[in-house]
This record gives sequence, structure tokens and C-alpha cells, in this order.
Amino acid sequence: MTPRRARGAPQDDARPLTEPVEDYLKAIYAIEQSGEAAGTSDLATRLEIAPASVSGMVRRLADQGLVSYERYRGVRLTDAGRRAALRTIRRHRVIESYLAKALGYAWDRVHAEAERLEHAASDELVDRMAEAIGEPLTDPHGDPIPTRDGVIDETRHQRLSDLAAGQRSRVKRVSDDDGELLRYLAQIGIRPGVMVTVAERAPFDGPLSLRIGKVTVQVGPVLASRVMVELLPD
Amino acid sequence: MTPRRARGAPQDDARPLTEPVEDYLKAIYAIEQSGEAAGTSDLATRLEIAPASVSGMVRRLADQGLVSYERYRGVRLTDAGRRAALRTIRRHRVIESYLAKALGYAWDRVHAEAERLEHAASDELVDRMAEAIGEPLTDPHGDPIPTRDGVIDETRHQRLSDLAAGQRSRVKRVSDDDGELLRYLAQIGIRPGVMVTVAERAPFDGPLSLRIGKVTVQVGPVLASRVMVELLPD
DNA sequence: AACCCGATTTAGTTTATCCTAAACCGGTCC
DNA sequence: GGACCGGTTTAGGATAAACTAAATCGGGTT
Repeated sequence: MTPRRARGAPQDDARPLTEPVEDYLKAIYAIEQSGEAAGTSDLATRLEIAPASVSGMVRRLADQGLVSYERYRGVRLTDAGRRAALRTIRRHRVIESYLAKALGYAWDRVHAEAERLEHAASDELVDRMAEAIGEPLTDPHGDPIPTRDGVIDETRHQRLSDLAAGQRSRVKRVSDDDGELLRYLAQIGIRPGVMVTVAERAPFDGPLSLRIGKVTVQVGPVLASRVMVELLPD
Repeated sequence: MTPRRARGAPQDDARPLTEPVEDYLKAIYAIEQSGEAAGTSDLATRLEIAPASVSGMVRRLADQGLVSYERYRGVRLTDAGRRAALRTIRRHRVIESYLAKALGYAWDRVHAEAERLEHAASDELVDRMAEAIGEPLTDPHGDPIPTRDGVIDETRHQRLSDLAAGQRSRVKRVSDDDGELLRYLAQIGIRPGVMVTVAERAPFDGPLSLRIGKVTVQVGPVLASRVMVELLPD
């Protein structure tokens, strides 16, 4: 039973980031990764929060120096904000990896658990977990794990849905937040490291035929856009 | 990135207990263990919160059916409240045990970490942790771990400070919330399972001489009152 | 240049928790 | 039995983060 001190207590000094703040920073980071400045409604969608609520929070983040913000123009992480985001992301991904490797979690269950633990786990715990499973470089979905000093591999990969018929590729990562999707991907054998060839693809965003090992599978473009790959030379 | 929904969201249905609520229930349980109904200021002290704040919260707990409360009379856990408290306590103690056994945490560090994780860890995670380390019956400080169904060993032990000179005893548990104390106890060899004999004791709550294995140590009555033992037959 | 529409922001509320200061109760002390 | 005292409770605020509804901005249309 340790202190409490929070919500409505007259604030005095520098307290750690709150859970919502960490979630906003992660979301902003994610949006910046695949595009430019994060707009209010992108954030609202991703966080499942009303757009109006985002405006308010974003102002508070700016007050804390975590983002730069111009009304009607979207937010952008400051260096401090990016560092904080990467710290949270490291926690999340190390925890995911640990749950999978050390505790036998299925890869479609780790995300939800990590989502809660990432806010409570200390850096010491995260470091011990990372050490216990051999300092992994990526999480179970293939996302890169930032180092303790906030260095992250930001290599951009292409979507499987962007490949042309005949191209061979290796799966680098799959989106981690949809359990159903992950279960299906596991079932058809798509996971980081696996080789996938586009056998054929229908025009106008139609379904793709994929060769995974010896089997061929049909997948829709939505699913294919959730799989990031590295193109392999012919 | 999963929903948010919290603090100021118009509440709709039955949501899980909040962190403060879980902490209050644990504190009330602890006080009930070593005495009678929990008074407002006992709670305030233990939670490091102003007494006035406790009054308000306690009313809310009563509204939720977790405690029974009569103004100026203190609170008492209802069955639902006790079940909830034991669930949190199980999480806390399993996590403590896991940190110590599986991740090499020192026993004076596990409490603080568990204090935060207990609110975020799912029952599935806790069960997996317990399994991974062989379903421990007690945490590293000797406190009993409730089963999944909320059964806990409520055996009362006596304080080492209550023994008379010459009595032999086995350490059952030590209080877990003071890191300093734990480091010192570890240093002089006091931990659950160890045999301790009171060599002599000064009158008027003076210091005690303890024999632990081959060595003799002087300890003050405050320290001795934080060590719970089982008296051994002569 | 006036207009419109969707994206954003502001205004005003709600909830959960905490705080301080002031009022209050119950039980001793004379 | 009245005064006092410490433990409690009430009153009144503060904060963080959401929400809804209403106002507003910016950019493309005619």
C-alpha cells in the first residue's frame, strides 16, 4: 500500500505521465510514422474518443511540452514527446514479447494485456524481461523494439497489398491490434519471417492469390494491406 | 491502442473496480485482519490520504455494496468486498512471487512493483505466472496467497516481540512494505522458514537478543514486532 | 466574392478522487 | 452534567479527462 496522490490532488511537482497521456503519445507517434502531422480526428478515431475531447487533451500535451500544436493544423511530437512515446512503445513491445516467449501467450492475446501493463511496468521490470528472453529486436508481430536509449529501427516496409503479381517477399510485420486478424494470419501461416509470393491479383483492389510455402491462399486487399513485407530480389 | 472510456465519461454499465477502490479494499482487509472494523483514520494513515477524503470514498464503496458503513462507526467488508479484496491480494502476491522467482528481483523491491502491476494484470496473466513458478502458497515475505476461488489461510501468528526469553520459533512472515526493514532482515538472516530463538530480552520493551543459526543479534522491539513467528515446542 | 461543408474548436457538464477548513459527535474529566 | 478533545464528517474547491451541442474555420464551388 503505497501513496496515492493523484486525480484531484493540488499538483505540486513533476509527476509521471498519466495513462491517457501515454496513449495519446503512442497514437501520435503511430500516425506520424505513416504520414505527416496527426490530425484531431485521426487521433480521435485511433483512440476511440470524441474529437472534441482530443482538442482539449492536445492543448494539455502542448502545455507539458510534449507536442507542438497549432489550432486547426494538427499536432507533432516534440523531442521530449517522442522520447516519452518510445519509452512507452518499448515497454509495450518488450512486454508482448515476454508474454509470448516466457509465459506461452498466443500472439493474438499479447496486445491487450500489454496495453494495460505498459503503463504500470517500471523500466527495471521491462529491462529484466528483455534480458530474460534474450533482448529481442522485434515483438511477436515484427514491430521493432526501441532500445533503452530510445533508438528504433524506422525502416518503412511496403504493404503486401502493393506488390504486383509474381513478386516474392518476406513478411516483416503484421498489424498487432486485431486479434481476429492475427488468428487468421496464424492459421494461413503468415507471420514475420515467412516468405510470401503474390501468385496473381485481380484488378481494382480485388483479392490476391498468395503462395505461402506450398499452399496458395486467397486474401482480400484489406487483409493484405495489414501485412508489411520486404521485397525480395527475383 | 484500445478504448479509453473512463474518468469523465457518462457511465453506462458495470465497469471494473478502479485502482483507488482496489487499494481501499486491500487496506480495509488488512485492518480487519489485525483488529476489528476499520476506522476512517486507520485507513487514512495506511493509504496516506487525508481522513476527509476517506469519508467520501467509503460512502461510495458502500453505495457499490463493497462495504457496510455506519457514520462514525467505521467500515466492514461485505462478502462482495472481501472477494474483491482477495482477488487483488492474490494478484499482488502472485506477482511478488513471480518477480522474485522468475525475474530475480530482490525481496525488498517486489512490493513496489507489484503494487502497480496488481491493478493492470489480468487473471489469466496471474494464473500463468503462478503456474510458471509452481503455484506458490506464500509470497516472498511469507504472506499466504489466496487461491483462484478466494480461499486464504488466515492463521494468526504471534509477533516475535511477544516471545519471552528462551522461546524458540520459526519465522512465518515479515511485513512487506518497508524496503529498508527488508534489507536489514535479509542481512541478519531473518526470512520465512528460519528458526529464531529469543536469547534474552530487556524489560520495558527494550531490545531483544536473538539467536539465528549460530549468530546472535540485538534488535529493537519495533523491528521485532514486524516479524511474525510460530512458537516451537521446547 | 459569397457560400457551404466537413473538420475543429469552444462552451458547458459529468465523474472520480483528492484537498483544506469548518462543523460535529461521542465519550472522558472534573 | 457541562466542557473539552480527538476522530469524523460535511462543505466547498481543484484536477484530469470524457462527453454533447453549438460555434467557427478553411478550403473548394459556383
